[in-house]
Amino acid sequence: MDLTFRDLNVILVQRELTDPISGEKLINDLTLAGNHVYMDEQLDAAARRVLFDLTGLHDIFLEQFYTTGDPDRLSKPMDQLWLKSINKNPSERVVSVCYYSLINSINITITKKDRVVLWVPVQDVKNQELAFDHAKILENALLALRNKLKHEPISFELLPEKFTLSQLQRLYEVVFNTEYDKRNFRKKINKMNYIIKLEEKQVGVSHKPATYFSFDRNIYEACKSEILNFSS
Amino acid sequence: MDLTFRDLNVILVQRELTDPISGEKLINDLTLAGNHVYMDEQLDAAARRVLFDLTGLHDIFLEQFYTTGDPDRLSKPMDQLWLKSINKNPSERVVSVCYYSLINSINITITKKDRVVLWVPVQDVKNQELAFDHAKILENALLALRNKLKHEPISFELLPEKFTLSQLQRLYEVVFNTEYDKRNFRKKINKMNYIIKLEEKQVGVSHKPATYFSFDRNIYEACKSEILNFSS
DNA sequence: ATTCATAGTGTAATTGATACACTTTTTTGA
DNA sequence: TCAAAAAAGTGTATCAATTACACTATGAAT
Repeated sequence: MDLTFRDLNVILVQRELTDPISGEKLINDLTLAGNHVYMDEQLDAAARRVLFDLTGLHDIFLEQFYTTGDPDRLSKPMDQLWLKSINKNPSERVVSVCYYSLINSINITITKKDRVVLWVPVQDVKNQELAFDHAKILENALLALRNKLKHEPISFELLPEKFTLSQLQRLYEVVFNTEYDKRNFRKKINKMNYIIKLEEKQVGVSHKPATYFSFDRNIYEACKSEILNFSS
Repeated sequence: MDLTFRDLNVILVQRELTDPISGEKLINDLTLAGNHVYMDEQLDAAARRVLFDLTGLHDIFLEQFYTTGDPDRLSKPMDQLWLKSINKNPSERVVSVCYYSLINSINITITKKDRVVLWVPVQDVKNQELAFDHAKILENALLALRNKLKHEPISFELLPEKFTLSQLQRLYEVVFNTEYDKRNFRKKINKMNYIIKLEEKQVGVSHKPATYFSFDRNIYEACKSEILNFSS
């Protein structure tokens, strides 16, 4: 199997409310994944727990990027209706500490007992479909992700252990919503000595097989601390 | 008066506790400025309020950079002692949404009725002098500030309306803790068409007077949105 | 054997980054 | 009034990085 990177998706959870009498759909939209932080739980740990409940994955790249706590962020009529329907106090103040994570959808079954969970390509997400202030949170997440990716090679979280340069390029093109020249892109990658060319090549593809590369975390950490020690 | 930029300082609040019986100083250290968020108050608004109470200033540049909520961030013995002394429940969970602000210390009198407030050069802050997890917060603030300053000219918040290129250079040197070549620095500044050369020069200085420059926010906003529209 | 699909490669031109030293202007005080 | 002090202001040559651009190589499928 040779799954290439295709799209940047976000995990969204369906929020549905049906009028028990008329059977009319009162609410049918989407939210980002989230949950309350337990007493005595670190904020990062809560984010990891949410992610684990959804994907079954541990030890995932996770980055806090934004905290939202506007007193009327839950005040849209639909959000109020929803909060009442799940027996929350609709006037309670909610502060959300937001994290993004990068996960490779290969091999993952997203699971949530009582709710429908979807992968949605970020460019297909309609703002008005998102509950609460989640559209704004998603926008901030993308900005933070792009900014991070400019300076650190976190993109490897989204790729398999062995990847081709075309896959890597495609990833950057999707995240930054642009196109790069193949030769110039490869020149840049060539300068990164933590990207290791392997002996192995693709097999079973109906065209010239690409060479696999891998990311060497040790080399990266080493040259990262060099930068910190000298040039900053 | 011609105050040039000299140092990057942080406002710290003294935390002092004296044993009422023995007169012994039990606590004598420093904290970052902060306060609880009121019910019904936006997070940004709370940060602005803290800043206003300290400095009397409105409409100040402010940027959220980090939220800390580790359950045992207040658990050092001295912090526990302090919390009891001010009648807080020492085992209560406290989440801090952290902001940094850039203010020009000129014309500012920092005021706080019952506490001593100090400007301290950031490089002089000893980590062990800071209460709670404030040393880590300060460290994160500096990282976030440098990162922001690489991409956006927020440095103007720290300069007077009219500033000289030497002042601007000094500011960058202090924030990034490095030195730049004068000619190369000026070449870079020259390319920024939102930095306007004025007719005015310094007066009363005992050397060749420097030309004043100013920052044109409109031109900056215009070219910023051009970048967003085309090249990203 | 041909077609299709994607991998993989080099060079020239332009732009940006760096290293580097002297002259200019004003005040101050001998 | 002249010399010294202090900081402003300026140009060029080298090297590194970025961009634009088009063809050949390989393997599978037919």
